[in-house]
Amino acid sequence: MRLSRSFGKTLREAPADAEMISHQLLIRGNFIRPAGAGIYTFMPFGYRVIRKIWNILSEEMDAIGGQEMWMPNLHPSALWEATGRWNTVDVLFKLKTGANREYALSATHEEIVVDLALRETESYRDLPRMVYHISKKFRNEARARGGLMRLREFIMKDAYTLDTSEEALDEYYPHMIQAYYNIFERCGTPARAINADVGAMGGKSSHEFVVPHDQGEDTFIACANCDYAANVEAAVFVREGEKPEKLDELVKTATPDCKTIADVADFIGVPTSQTGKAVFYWWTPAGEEEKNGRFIFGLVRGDLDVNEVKLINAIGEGTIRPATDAEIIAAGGTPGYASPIGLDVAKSIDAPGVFVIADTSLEAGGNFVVGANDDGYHYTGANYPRDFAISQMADIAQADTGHQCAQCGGRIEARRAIEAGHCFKLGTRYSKAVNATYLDENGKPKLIFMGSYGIGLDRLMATIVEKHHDEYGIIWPDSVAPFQVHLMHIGKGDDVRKTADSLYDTLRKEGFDVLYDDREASPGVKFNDADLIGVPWRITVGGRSLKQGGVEVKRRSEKDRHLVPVEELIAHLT
RNA sequence: CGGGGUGUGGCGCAGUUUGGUAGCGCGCGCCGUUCGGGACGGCGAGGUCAUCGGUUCAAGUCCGGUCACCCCGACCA
Repeated sequence: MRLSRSFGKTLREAPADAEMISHQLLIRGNFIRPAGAGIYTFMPFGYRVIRKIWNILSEEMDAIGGQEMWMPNLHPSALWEATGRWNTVDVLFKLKTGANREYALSATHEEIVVDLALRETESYRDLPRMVYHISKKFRNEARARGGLMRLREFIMKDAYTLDTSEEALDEYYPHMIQAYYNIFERCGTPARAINADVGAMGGKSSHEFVVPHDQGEDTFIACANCDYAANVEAAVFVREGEKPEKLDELVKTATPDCKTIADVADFIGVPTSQTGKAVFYWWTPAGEEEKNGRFIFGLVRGDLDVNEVKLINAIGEGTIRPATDAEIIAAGGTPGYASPIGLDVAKSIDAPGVFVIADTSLEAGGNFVVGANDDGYHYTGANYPRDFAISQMADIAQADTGHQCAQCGGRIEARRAIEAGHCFKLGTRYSKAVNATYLDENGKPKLIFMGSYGIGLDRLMATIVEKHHDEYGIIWPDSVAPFQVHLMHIGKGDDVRKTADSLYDTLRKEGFDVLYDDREASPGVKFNDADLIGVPWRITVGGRSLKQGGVEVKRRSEKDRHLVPVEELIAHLT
């Protein structure tokens, strides 16, 4: 590629609204251009990187028996209605055409795959299978952000497994995990697999691949001592603390103007871990309207916070939002001083009364200070189960830095990360919905076990830039670089130009991807563009080096420059 | 969806407070000089000031609506 003829130009300054480094450098380097919020064009350089990543993904998927295919992006509504997701996946872009034909733009492809599985799989002889494709996904994200980090239209590699049983799925799964490790390693963004929440994908369990990064959207927990790691939405930890030897008497105490846990603990003179924190939500079961939901009273030890995803998982499928003061009062609570003591506590989620869900931390401590359901008053010496009942005990508290690892007893810490990939054991979540079965050895129909495995190519490209850049620009790893060689001539002289021109031809004949800066620009401009674009090898043809008998060769990732005789150049690059 | 911010040549910005001929830097075109880390001089092209409406003799500037984009949060396959 001759730079003088390339479409688009590098920019000296990034648009002011680009905040992440990858966003700035990819725009400045002429890799991407915005078309709207969360919508980008991949310019020729950017598309080359995408193709490199694409090839790595294909190779790794093929290596574990994957079959690449290409699925549609326009999905008839019936397919999504069949799995029950037409109305529950709120980021779905929907289109209506004609009288009542409706479509969804592909947000993901479980619906297509399970429909295919239903049609193409007849007996156990047709299993297992692994198929994948790399294509566009459309999700109406409430808020696109960070350049390529969170998009409304993006490119995803998604693979799907079809197995005869949970055991068969479990057996294959590690191969996929290993392929993912290989992919991220090859792309220069080593990632680690952590336990994660399955979210709206449903299914049994999932692993997220995360690349630690301060501006990542994910928070995960990692043990400093052992290999335990999990998304904060799934992370378990030890509730340190003991029930007291002697239970204090329950005493109602005036606590004026103590609206927060810190206020109360300070006023009474106890650590926050000796208080109980009450939080209130309105829960709406999946597929129901909000009015059919119910009030949820959450209770955790005062030094901990509720993790809402864990809370939802403990209650059942559905959504929650913070309860209003009116709802708290209607449930018999006093906002700011609410208490489980004296409430008519529901026996279960279907039973009348107030549903109180308590974190297991309430059993790691006692003589708690809790609200008294009376404005300006708390109880001291509150103990479970002596003084109050609950509906359900569950793990609903958020793990955080300093907590104790459940696996080894060491200390865990919370870190930010970019979610680079996600593997789901879906089980029969989708096959059951459409009755996708196969006949087993005995001729009996059985449900197909599915898995789905995704990697966003655009996000991965941005992540690579986040991890591989310096103050001057991108430093592409060889594996995904848009070109292998950035050739340029600088200074005056016919011999300089001629040498560069012939090198361009020679290198291409030898099979190299070459970006040739053949512009009549000043050296500074050319060097700066080379640093910005970030091609791994830079070859400079100049009068000075020619006089010394060669051309200058430099790795983008290294400081040193080498004078290499023209005839030895190919050998030097390989 | 809640909070905050910004919309002025391709990019970065000033001008809005106090209404009165739309400016600067970069980039772009032509000519000349220059040529190993974003060179210099000269000439030049390019803007219904996001949009719609209102106030006014007069609106980039004041008032109202709308839209777009960015950041924080909520949500997130």
